[in-house]
Amino acid sequence: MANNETQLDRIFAALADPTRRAIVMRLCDGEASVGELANPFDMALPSFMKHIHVLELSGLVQSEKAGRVRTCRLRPEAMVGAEDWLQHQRAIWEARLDRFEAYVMKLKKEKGEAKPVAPRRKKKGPA
Amino acid sequence: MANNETQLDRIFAALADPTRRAIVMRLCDGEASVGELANPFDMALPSFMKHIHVLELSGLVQSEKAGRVRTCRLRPEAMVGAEDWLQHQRAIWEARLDRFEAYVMKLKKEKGEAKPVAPRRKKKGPA
DNA sequence: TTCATTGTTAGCCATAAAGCTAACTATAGA
DNA sequence: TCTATAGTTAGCTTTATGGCTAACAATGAA
Repeated sequence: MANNETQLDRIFAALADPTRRAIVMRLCDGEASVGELANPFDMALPSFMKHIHVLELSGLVQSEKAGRVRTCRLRPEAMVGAEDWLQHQRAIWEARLDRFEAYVMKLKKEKGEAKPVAPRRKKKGPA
Repeated sequence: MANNETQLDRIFAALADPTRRAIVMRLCDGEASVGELANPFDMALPSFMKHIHVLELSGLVQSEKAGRVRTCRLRPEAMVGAEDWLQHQRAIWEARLDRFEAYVMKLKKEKGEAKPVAPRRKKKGPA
């Protein structure tokens, strides 16, 4: 998957726009037509459609047309890529921090005093 | 913070670029100078500096200059914003999914069998 | 058949993003 | 002091993004 990275690019880029995040949030409540989605936004339809298209390219949204109505729905699996990337980085960071803390502890024990390091982020397991 | 949304924009936008994600990954291993960071990339320094700047604006990276060396380090707290947004959306999605499943279960129980066509649009209660 | 609804296509514009070179500043070291 | 190192600033190009209008399907309803 040489394009895997590219896909991450697209997902993060898609989420970098507030209009598109709002669309994603709306779609969390269930599928909707383009018109329903566009309604709350003060934006010409063609402009709005571009956002839908960006979301589809990123894989975050899927749509299909029945009659003259195009219905969109979320593909939350696509978000997992981004989520995983972030969690992975945090894991690496925290591992490093642990090593560093251990090192400081060792110094403490050896020398008798040392300043605590950086604030840890509480782990919020998906459980 | 009216700019909270804007900050999310910046974080996702910052992470939408593979060079910048690579920088973040590198910084997970510990702080580094601009030169060290730039080394692996086949890119003119001024171009590279722009990426650093984008990362700083997003809050993901912090840097300070000592002598002629600018040292960069990660501010992983900044990533939390993005992580939380994603997890929140997934939570909402999953809650909805649960409701839908419960609804299907109810139908199943009541009717003996049912093939509900599409997930419902938001309406009060699973009527 | 006619008409309103719902998207879609095409094309335009302004701004931002991502890259470059060239020239400059500021320090560290010889 | 002179020179090499490490960034920085300025200014340019190309391409992408996000918005618009106008005109065109295509479908469902009257």
